[in-house]
Amino acid sequence: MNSPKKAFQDVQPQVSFPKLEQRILQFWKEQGIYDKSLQRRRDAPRFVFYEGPPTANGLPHPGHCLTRAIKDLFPRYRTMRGYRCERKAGWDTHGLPVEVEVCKELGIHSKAEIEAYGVERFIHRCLESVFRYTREWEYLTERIGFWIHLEEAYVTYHQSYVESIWWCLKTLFDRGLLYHGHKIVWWWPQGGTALSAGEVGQGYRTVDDPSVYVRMPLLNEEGQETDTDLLIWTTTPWTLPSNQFVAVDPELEYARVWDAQRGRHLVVARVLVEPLAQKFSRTWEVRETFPGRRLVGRRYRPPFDFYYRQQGSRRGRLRQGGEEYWGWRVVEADFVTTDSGTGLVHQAPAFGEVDFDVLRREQARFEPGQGPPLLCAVAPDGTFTAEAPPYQGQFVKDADRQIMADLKRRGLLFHRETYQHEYPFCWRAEQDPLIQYPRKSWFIRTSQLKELMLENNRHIAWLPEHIRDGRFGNFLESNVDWALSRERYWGTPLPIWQCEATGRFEAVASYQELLAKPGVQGTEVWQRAKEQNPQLPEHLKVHKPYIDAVTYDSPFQPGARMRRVPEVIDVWFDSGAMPFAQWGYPHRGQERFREQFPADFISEAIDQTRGWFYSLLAISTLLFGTEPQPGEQGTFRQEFPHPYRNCVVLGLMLGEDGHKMSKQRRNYREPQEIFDRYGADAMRWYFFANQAPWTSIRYSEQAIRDSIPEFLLRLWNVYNFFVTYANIDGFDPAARIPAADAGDLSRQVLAGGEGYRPHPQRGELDRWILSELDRTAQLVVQHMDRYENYPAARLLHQFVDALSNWYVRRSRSRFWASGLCEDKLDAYWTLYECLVTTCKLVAPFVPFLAEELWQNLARSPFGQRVLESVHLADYPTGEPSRYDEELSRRMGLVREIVSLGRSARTAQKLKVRQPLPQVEIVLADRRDQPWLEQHAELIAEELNVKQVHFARQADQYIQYTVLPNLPRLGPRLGKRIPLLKKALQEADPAALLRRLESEGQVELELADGPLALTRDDLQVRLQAKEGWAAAQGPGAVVVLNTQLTPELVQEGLARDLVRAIQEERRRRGCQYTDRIRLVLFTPEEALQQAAQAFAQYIQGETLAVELAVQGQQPPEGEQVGRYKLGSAQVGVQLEVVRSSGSPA
RNA sequence: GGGCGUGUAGCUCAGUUGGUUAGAGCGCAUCCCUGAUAAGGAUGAGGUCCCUGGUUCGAGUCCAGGCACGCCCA
Repeated sequence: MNSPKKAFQDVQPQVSFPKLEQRILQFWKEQGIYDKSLQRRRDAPRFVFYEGPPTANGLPHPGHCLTRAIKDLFPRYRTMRGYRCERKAGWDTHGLPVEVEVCKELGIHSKAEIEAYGVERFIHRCLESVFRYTREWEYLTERIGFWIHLEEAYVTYHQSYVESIWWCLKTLFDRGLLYHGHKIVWWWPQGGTALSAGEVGQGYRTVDDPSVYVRMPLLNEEGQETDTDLLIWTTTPWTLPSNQFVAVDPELEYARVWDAQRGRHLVVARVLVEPLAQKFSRTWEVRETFPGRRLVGRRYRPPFDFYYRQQGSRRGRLRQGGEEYWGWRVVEADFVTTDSGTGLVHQAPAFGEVDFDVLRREQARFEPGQGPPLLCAVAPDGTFTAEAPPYQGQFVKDADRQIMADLKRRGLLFHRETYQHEYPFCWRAEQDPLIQYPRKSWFIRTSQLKELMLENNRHIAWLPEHIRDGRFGNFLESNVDWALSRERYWGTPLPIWQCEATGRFEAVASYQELLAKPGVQGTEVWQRAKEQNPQLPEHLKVHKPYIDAVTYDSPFQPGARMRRVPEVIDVWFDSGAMPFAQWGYPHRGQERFREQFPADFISEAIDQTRGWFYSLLAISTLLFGTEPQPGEQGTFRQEFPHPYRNCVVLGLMLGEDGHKMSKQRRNYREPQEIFDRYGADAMRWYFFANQAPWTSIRYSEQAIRDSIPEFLLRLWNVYNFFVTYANIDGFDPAARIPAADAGDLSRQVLAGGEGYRPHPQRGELDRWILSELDRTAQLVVQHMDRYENYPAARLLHQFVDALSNWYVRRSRSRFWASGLCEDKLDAYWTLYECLVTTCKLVAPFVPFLAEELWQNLARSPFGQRVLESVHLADYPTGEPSRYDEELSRRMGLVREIVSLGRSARTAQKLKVRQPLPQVEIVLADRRDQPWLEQHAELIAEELNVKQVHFARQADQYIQYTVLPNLPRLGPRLGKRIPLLKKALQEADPAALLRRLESEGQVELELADGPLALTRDDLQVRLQAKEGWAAAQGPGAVVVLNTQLTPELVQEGLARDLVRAIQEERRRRGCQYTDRIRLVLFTPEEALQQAAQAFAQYIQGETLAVELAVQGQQPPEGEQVGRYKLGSAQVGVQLEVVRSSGSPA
């Protein structure tokens, strides 16, 4: 054999994917491939992606690997599909996560301590902390192959970002959508600030709280205690001192029961009498039942008299005339349930939103100034005030014990137990419980836009779909105004200035606008700080404390000054504003914003339902959901949906053990370890190909490792196989292709290659795999266009499997033929086209492996004439016309027959090396027979039989059953189906089939009349009779003839010998092309004869130029390999006569 | 307590508009191949499709109720 030029670089069979990936990363970086991929789509339509900004002051964990992998997949795919998809990174830099981190470093906790440390110094520390783990984040991003412009990232504390938000808030303020209100908020006492629903939602924990039943004696008309008590239930004893009402359901039936043990009457809901009595181990006697309405208006004595002493008998004038007591009476409410508690609900309006509404409603009944005030014995720091002297200074939760003890001592504590429930804690300072608390706070009137948000939501394509009307839709339905302000330090300052004289507010849209105000003062505070420390970034001047110093003349009253309100805003507002704020819109970046709005695609984990998904939608709807007001800057009305059209909601990532990942539990591997051991492609493929992305995904090292043999290595082996033989044969796809620009090696380009024949001229196997290739490409594109990575990945997996386990397996012998004959060239071109196309198809999924393949398959032979990277290529879309469904079905049948044959062999313990005389094939549908006969050779080879016979008369080994083809007949016959089944059971199936075959149709007599049936109306099931080496499937029965002749036995032995010799070749390190001289040693006569009879076959298979057989035991020594064939010993001695590559 | 989701082989999961013998991978067992070779492949065992009821000629699939688990929220 001559030594032709190699078109491809030889492939190392023992591939290390992590090392390969490092090389590819280097290549991408050095050649700027990502930028080139954008450049190439410069004028293409846009595909807009938004990056949800991570917080870089915490370490990335495996969950982020999934989001980053998905965020890479679709932009990469869309780029290959011909879109321009810019990917701008972003960082979330504000808010509690940062402040809490810094407090931990400083060893402080409370706001007082921060103030003592100094707000300015504190802010500087925050700034330093923000990018603490940037390097880790950037490493992860790059290593997993997430292409994104990190160097152009938007940063939420930057001045332009902040000013965008100011513009947004000013717009909302001017529209009356941003207001200062008094409400019950979720309050973080230690942190001294309110939190948003999103933040609260992140901090729920299961805790044991006290659960107390307290009695409150009813009063009579004169205000004296009666012998009847209201029984209420609460898990927050600390709210009892601030009790103002008891609520009942007016329609619900209540009972007055006699408690003999106490000698008093109690009032509880009628349906709760038994369960409560049981809980308290009492016997209660129901004395009276009545609707709740009868209790309304009755007064009671509260458990504490801190307020009651002063106000217990206070009354006010009602709007509708008459007077009413301020409080401590029964009111009606629609939220009372009998699911828990007693059916009577303690109301402390200061510490509950619904309670507060009750107070509001009661206040509204009184004439102005006549109604009850809000009672609140708790200070903002969560401690009791002087209004509850015994507990003054105690933190509310800590005071629970003493409160319960006091109640017990006074005989008011009816029952006490522990109650396990979910309770919110601060999402960053996890030891701090939150409480509901009345507070003046800034709100966005989102509830006013609820319908619009719902409408907007209806246009979003959610994956999975149920998020739209389920979790997200429900959340929108229950929308409450957004508690925007935070009484904290490191955040976007609320751009509102207040007149010190009139208290009126004004919003400011930019720093420049602020500087342009009349009589501006205070900017020197920033100037001085900057002079002192020139390193300070300019961005800080729009932050606390510098911005607080800036004041100006009030437009509301001459001589008065405008001062900024002290609050910063909810950090979730920052990220929700990114569609415009990332460009600094509208102060700058107008064009960029218009191009990149709305997004086609975003993706985050499901916990963002109330987080980013909501903040994006809410802000966008507020700004761009309605016609702009006259005189507004930058707003316009955008058609729904915005700001995102498609949202892939990712499931929760679980640890190895199926539980939440946790550092303490050590139930997951660090991403770094996975990258080093298995590589990013393995991880990506595991994420994409093993489950729908919205199911919870188990982050399992084993499962990630498995994607290597299951997919990556399988593809690699096919590639390796191809390159090995292509190099041996000197196959060069570039040889005759004249085009200076071969582009991405489309089919049209390949068609110009040397020896390339059009597909229809090629053999069936080639046409089959090419048809599968087109089908796969088509379906993959269909799924990927709908963001369905999982079915797409499965299709790719199936194709690679078919390529490896059927096409290559069946084609191997074609590659072994000598010289480059037409059939061999067909095989090369077919496999080459499959590999090049697969490489493009898998590129968005496993970008590293795809690139490696491309570099060798395309770049090695074509050099500069093809695209530099697979990621610059166009994604193959397949052509429907090239999918040959019939061929696919038939090949399936061939594979079924082969599989059945093997099954029959296994059942008989007949190894494939032993040739058999004949196989008998019985088809369920004989129409396939003519076509299958052409494949007899293939079947014979796979099953190692001498003859393939298609049985016409197979009654001797087959039993037929004829069944209705239900999908066809069901709709037509409906209720007649059972009758047909009965008729078929009674008919003679063989005769029926014969009639069908001769006449094309058959008439059956059913119980209610005749029925004409064609062949397609019926399905034939075959069953092998006992006593045959047979296996049955839906399409065929395969029967083996197991009679062995001496010749067949000899041939089997010869194949055993070949196997031993090949093993020896391998042991001795022979090249595939090495010729050998061969000596076999065996005293076994049968083997000697077999070797002689099949000498030519053996020599051909093993490239032996000489074969000698010695009838003696093999001699000792390293030069002779010893093998056991059945019971016989064989020695194999070989000597290489000449090496490949060296001249003959 | 409410909302949403999930429940299919030992494990991880598929399962189209209802259709006859419910699939895949891993693991396990038995075996094959040895010119892809530190690979590859075949065959097999393994199922009350969570339970109950309903609709239907026919239900893993549709409906109702229940149970278990998860997430989100009260």
